Amino acid sequence: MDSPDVTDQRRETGLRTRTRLRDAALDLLAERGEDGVTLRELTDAAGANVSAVSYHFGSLKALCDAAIEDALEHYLDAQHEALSELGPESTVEALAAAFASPMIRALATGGRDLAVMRIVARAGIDPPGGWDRLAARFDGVRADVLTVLKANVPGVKDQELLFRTRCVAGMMNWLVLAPIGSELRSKSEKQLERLLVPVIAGAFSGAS
Amino acid sequence: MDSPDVTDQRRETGLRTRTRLRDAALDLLAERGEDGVTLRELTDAAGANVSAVSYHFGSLKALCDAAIEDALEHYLDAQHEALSELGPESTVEALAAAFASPMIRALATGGRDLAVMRIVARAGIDPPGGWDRLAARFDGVRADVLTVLKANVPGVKDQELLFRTRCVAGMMNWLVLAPIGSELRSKSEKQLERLLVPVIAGAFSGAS
DNA sequence: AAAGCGTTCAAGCATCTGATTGACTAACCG
DNA sequence: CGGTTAGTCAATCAGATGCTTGAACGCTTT
Repeated sequence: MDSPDVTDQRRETGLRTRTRLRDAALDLLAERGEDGVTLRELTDAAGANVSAVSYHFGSLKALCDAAIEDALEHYLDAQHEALSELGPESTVEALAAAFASPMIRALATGGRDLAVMRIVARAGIDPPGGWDRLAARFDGVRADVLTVLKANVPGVKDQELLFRTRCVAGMMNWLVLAPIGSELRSKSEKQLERLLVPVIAGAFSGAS
Repeated sequence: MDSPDVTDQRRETGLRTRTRLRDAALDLLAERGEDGVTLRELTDAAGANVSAVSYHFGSLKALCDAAIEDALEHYLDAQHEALSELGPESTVEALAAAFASPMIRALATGGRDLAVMRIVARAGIDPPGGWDRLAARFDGVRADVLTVLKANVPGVKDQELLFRTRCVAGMMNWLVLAPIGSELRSKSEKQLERLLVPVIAGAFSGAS
């Protein structure tokens, strides 16, 4: 049996390239999407040999799937946490701010957080392999939103409120993916919130 | 000099394959995006030889560019026409209905109209070559929307209203591209309008 | 009939794709 | 020291990619 406590220098360097590969995959996936990631470009960006991908992940697709799944999980955690700090009797504006907070933070922070956000957005268009397991979690988030929405937007059927939630999520994804996202990156979190919350809350509530 | 009135059967069959290639490109571009279109798949779908693309369009990219430009122009015409029937003192709901009408019609009609719509949506994420010429027309459409919006949503800066317009456009593009679009296709124009207009109008107006 | 022309076609090209192989290094262990 | 193992690497593979070529086809014109 292995003794993982002992620092085996060989395994340590292996883990390092493994991480570099995963990070490079994250960046490339965010920029070009799953079909746009090539083995050479990935390994060049990671400073690794082509065969390192097969060695550490089995295949390029397996690496991409793992990176995408990590990104989705990471985003779901952030959004669930933001929503869970919300009481069931919050205002629609507070709901909008919470719902958008992971995206706003990603835009303001940039770097790998933004890459994660863009991967999430792309996954909304092209559902990756093994989507079923994560779809349930997305449904859960939408259910959390619905709870607050039902108390604040009366006279609208649940099904329609759920549709509005998906519309809002799609709008946020779009802002991250489209060229306008580059313009938004130069703004602070406060500015982004002031800009986005009225639109999102308005979409949730329906026409004034 | 040629006499174009005379039906030269050779040129006629040539035009047919040219059209078939363009239509096949439209369908494939809508489904897979520009990078997902391969020469063999395209020519197989069109029932043509690979070299037909080079002969008629110069290159695969040129064919895709032409098809995308056609789609964008077609969509801009439809949207501009819908907006021009709007008086400058219309309600936000009427503006929302007009703004979304090309998309709603495409969803209800399906077929090539929907393909055009999806190509437009993809172009919003990955601007195609020669985008500059068309960007001005999109700015024009947004200016039309702004005119109506300024009269109905007081106390909000033009810059912010323009941002909301881009948010709404992005949301619509998303709905067409994401898997939820398949669900929407089973609905009638009336149903789609009833579902979409409140969300769009709400996003335009801001939080209730 | 014969030459001209627009179009189509199978075959082939260079390049890039993801993946595999076997040799090689270096760290670990007895 | 010798044997084992984890990891890296250059070389190579088969397949797919976009594109070109030269020949052939069939209609049009003279």
